[in-house]
Amino acid sequence: MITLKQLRYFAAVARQRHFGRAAAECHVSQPALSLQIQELESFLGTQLVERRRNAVALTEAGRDIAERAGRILMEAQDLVDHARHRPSVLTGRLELGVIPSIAPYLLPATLPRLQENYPGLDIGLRETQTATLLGDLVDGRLDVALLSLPVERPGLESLHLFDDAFILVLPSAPGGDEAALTPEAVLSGESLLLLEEGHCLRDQALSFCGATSLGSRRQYGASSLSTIMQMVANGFGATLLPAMALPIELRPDMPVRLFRFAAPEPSRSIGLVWRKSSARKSDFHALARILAEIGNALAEPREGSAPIEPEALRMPSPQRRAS
Amino acid sequence: MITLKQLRYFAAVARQRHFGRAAAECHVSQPALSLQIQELESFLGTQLVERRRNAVALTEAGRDIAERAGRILMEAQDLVDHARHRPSVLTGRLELGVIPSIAPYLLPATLPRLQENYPGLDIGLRETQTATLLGDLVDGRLDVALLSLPVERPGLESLHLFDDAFILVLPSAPGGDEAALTPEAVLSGESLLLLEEGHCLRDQALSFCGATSLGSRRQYGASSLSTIMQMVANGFGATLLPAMALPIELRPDMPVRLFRFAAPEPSRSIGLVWRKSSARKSDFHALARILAEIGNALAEPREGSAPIEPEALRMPSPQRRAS
DNA sequence: TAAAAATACTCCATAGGTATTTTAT
DNA sequence: ATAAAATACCTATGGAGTATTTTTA
Repeated sequence: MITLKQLRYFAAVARQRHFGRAAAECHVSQPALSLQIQELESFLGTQLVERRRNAVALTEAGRDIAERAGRILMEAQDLVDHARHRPSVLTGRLELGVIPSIAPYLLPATLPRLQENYPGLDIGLRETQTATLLGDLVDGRLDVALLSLPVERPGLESLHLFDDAFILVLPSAPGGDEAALTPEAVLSGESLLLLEEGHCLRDQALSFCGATSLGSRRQYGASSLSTIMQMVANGFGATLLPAMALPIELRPDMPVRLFRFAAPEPSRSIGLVWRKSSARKSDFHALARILAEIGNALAEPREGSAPIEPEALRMPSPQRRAS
Repeated sequence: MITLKQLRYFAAVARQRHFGRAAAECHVSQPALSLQIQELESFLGTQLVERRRNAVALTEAGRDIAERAGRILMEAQDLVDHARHRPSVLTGRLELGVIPSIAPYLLPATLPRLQENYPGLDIGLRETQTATLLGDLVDGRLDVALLSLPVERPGLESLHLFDDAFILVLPSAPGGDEAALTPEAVLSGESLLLLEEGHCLRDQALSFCGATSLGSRRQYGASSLSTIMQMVANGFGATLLPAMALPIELRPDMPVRLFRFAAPEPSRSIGLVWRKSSARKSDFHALARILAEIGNALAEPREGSAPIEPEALRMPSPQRRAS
């Protein structure tokens, strides 16, 4: 079979019309080049150059082949150039999966930042529950997923970004009557409003409360935290809200009381997950940097960053099992 | 630098999505292929494939490179195919030079035959005197020349095609008075009508006659045999006409007498000349076959093939020096 | 444990170098 | 005689093979 080297040498001969000069151009000795040309001619079964006294002339076949060789060599060079100058970090299509209890709170601030910092990035978004995301990940339909850790699944590896504390949200009874729904009552599992089955947030909340049977609370399964917050505000029960959701879900004048737990504060761990075999780990770390920065600002609000500063809950935190 | 082999192996991996199968497709061992892929990746500075449990997936760069590699490999295959299936004999452009005392007699029958037998042949014609033809030949402006041999010039080689006898043409004096211009008188150099300077035919005729000085005969130098024949027919003198010109130059009822010489008959040798270094010798031999066939038919006319059968000249032939 | 790719190593083909010969003018 | 390409011959690189290890699910 022919080789690119033969084509390179022959192209040089076609340019120089002289074996010696062509060899010099290729930085090899004249016999080395001569031999490759002979081999090319022999393989092609055609004489390509006419050896004359002071120069070589291309045969008709030689002209044709030289032209084709030039094209091929140019395309090979293009291939190398494109491979080498391919911008290495966060460019091209990136399929990103996000769970529903993160997407609406983290992405609005993240996506513009990504577009700004990585104009070559083309993000494909998929918002669905953890189990689906992980399946898509191992099957290659997703490149990376943003969800709540831990994730233990063969072939995947994850990176912790930040912790997102759970805030206890109670309805504020009219007239200051707070006896009806105390933090203690909520944490025993009564009147806790949760997302529907399949959301990791639901499982995490139940774990905090040490509840084992769901019983009558199944009826409260909602499909979004917005709905749950509306229900809390209307006195249907309490909920555990991720801190990152507060700035968006806590509407002005919403009649609720917020409680942070005493340390060790219960929280969920937000992280990125990808295939161990992925070739884009540097991309994911660049993405992680931005997500962590934005996430930290959202999840651990300082003075003035949250509309209402929650009271501290006096009782001990439940065992932390969701981080 | 990258090699076609690397591209071939990588293209196989892209097709098979499996190193082992790709190696089998390439008829090499898996480590051999693995190594070439690694080398390609290393040279390109990019990971091309994502090694997974049961298959390999192309990275974004890998998809791009695989596509380019496929194109390059296809073009390389095209190059080989074109070189190998290039019709080997008498195709493409052929620059042919012919001297003026051959062209009008041999080409009218030859060119149609060539077009018929070699439809892929594209002939470029140049009609000029021997010296010019040979210069163009060594400079590469001509591929082959049809002329009168011998040609002794470094770098050129020639092939004899056929002999073209010289016919003595005398005016037929009105009333059968043939004394005025006898063959003997003509051959002593008197009243011989010749082509102008530079035509080999002129020199050959003079050689036959043993003439050394041109003297007053210079005034008769003509630029075509047609002109000379008209002059002979009008009694201005005699000439030596190549036999191949007879069918065309001897118009009906032309008042001339024809004499063939006794053996050894004087003649010119018609042949092909080309560069020793030319790569198209098989072409030239194919061309020679056709030219010799047509030339023999023209130059050695049998019964009925010439309008007038020439008489035999009784006197001995002059020394043959032009063949 | 099993499947797949990577590594270790050995060997041989081949590309390349230097010196020399051949060829053509 | 000279210039250029071809050939001879040697060396060293590299590509390929087998056997083995590593990796990962």
